[in-house]
Amino acid sequence: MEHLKTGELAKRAGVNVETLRFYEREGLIPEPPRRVSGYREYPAESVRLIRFIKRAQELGFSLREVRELLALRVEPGTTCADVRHKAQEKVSDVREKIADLQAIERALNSLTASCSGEGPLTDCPILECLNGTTNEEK
Amino acid sequence: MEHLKTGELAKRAGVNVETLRFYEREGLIPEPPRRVSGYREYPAESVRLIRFIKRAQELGFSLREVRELLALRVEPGTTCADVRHKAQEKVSDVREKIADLQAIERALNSLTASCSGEGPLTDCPILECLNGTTNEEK
DNA sequence: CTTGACTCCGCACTAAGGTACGGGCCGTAG
DNA sequence: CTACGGCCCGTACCTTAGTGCGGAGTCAAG
Repeated sequence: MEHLKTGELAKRAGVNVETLRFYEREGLIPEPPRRVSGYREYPAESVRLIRFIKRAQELGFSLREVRELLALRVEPGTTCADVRHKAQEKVSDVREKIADLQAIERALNSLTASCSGEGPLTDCPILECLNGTTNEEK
Repeated sequence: MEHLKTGELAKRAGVNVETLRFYEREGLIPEPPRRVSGYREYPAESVRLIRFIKRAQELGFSLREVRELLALRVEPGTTCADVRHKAQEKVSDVREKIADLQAIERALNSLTASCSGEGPLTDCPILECLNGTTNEEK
């Protein structure tokens, strides 16, 4: 089978048919040739392309970034180092998110630690802290 | 000053006026009494309420979750342990996100490690890996 | 009394990443 | 040849957390 219809490509790549149309509109995948009837005829390697997109997404790249990644492949004179650079940028991105979440985790932990779980709601240290009762109270 | 107009409350709480209307629509803050003219008259403690919402958001609670938190405060028979429970749920939530991001970081790191940054694009191990060249190629 | 700032309301729009729908062709198995 | 599934298209809708806008009414200072 040399060319695929939308449904076939969608099934093989594990995405929704609408998603393919969406990616096409967003410029992530090229417009495929059409039959006279208007039916899209995707080359077999499109499966790869869609999976590439999905994998990149799993690695935390947004569709915008995926588009840039794909553009790199086509841009003449692009080097391996360019791609590497994008990946490294994404690493520091991810590290930042991790650090933010860790700060949140620490804050939540100290909150739950301050609360024995006993006593009525009115004395709950968590709500008090969220309310800012500790520092204000004009 | 016993009661605040929207603009005053917004300024004191550090949010946009529109955000107050939005929170009201979403049931996060109660509908305040109105003047004859229709102007809202917020009690002074509304500032606290808005700040509560903002702090909870900073701790990773979605507005939906904040609403639940606020509902707890009103629900009769709610205990401190209930609040504590919500906070702990959020902690495991956050931990899960951290773990996911760490997995992504590891994957990206092994990808960049595999790429010297030299050589032409066609041989880039990162793109190859994303493309799945390593396992398929039927 | 007028003017300018503030408030009211509903509605539209943003970003991201799709999903769903309805009407109308197409293509092929029976 | 006809029926049914697949495909076409544009468009609307979803979630989250708001922001923006325009027209009309209001408040307070000068």
